[in-house]
Amino acid sequence: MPELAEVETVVRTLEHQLGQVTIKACQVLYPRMVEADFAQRIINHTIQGYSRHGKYLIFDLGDLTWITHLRMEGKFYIQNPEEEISKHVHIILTLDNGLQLRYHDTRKFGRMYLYEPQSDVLAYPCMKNIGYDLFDERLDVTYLKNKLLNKKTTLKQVLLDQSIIAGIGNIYSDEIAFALKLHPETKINVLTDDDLAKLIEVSRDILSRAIECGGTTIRSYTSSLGVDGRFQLSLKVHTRQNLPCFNCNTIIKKIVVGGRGTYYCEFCQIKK
DNA sequence: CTTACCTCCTGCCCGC
DNA sequence: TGCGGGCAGGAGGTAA
Repeated sequence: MPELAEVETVVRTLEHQLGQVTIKACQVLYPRMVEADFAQRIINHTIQGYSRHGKYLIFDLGDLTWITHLRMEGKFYIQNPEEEISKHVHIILTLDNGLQLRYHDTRKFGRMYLYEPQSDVLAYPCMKNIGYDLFDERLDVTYLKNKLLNKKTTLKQVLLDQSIIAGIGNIYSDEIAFALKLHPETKINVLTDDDLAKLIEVSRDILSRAIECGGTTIRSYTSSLGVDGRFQLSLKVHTRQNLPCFNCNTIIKKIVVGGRGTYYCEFCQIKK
């Protein structure tokens, strides 16, 4: 479940370990992951830049932009061509430095896209329903209020809605609700401007700290490339069902909100 | 326009 | 020991 912090870690690690490399060959082992002409289009392109928007990885290939969404379990590995190929590797890029960049995805939910470069990332078709990145400076209370107009859903569902804020997933949405001392099922339309300002501030603070830790490693998810995050050690509620709240010792509850497993402290987090 | 539910896909865990 | 069912969830699609 790579969210903003895990994707940022992947971007930084790939940039550090690969830098400017040219793709000399491309094997697609699971065709549903890409368009039919993906392999022939991407070869002989050089990765000139690495960036991110929300949970999307963006590779600048000069006259082409390669965008990848890791969804639940996607990861990249840098390996020697002689190394055994896992059955969960679906795309293999052979690089001019003699190594291979391999895309591994147990559940095959990830997707890759190739586009003509655009100056505005939101102009790419895969970003059609994507809002500002959490760290985009244009994301402010005015923007949020506009996006939340007529919305009657809950805080948790808003935090997870990529068309409003891009980058927050199930782990961090629970942590943000806890830091706000708000019940995840709090109706979004009862929040004041001050609450929304706080929501932005707290979200950025938590995700910044998660990035510093190299993301969160829970369940089967490691950020790839042998890099494990450490933010799971800082989680206050997520995955802590039946354990005492760090603030008040109340037992952390797990409920379902918008179809997602949701952890919260019923004493610390009020339904406003 | 909204929200609710299904689908994709595999591994893991539980109960029998 | 083995097997079936349920669960995990990001996001796109469809239905209401």
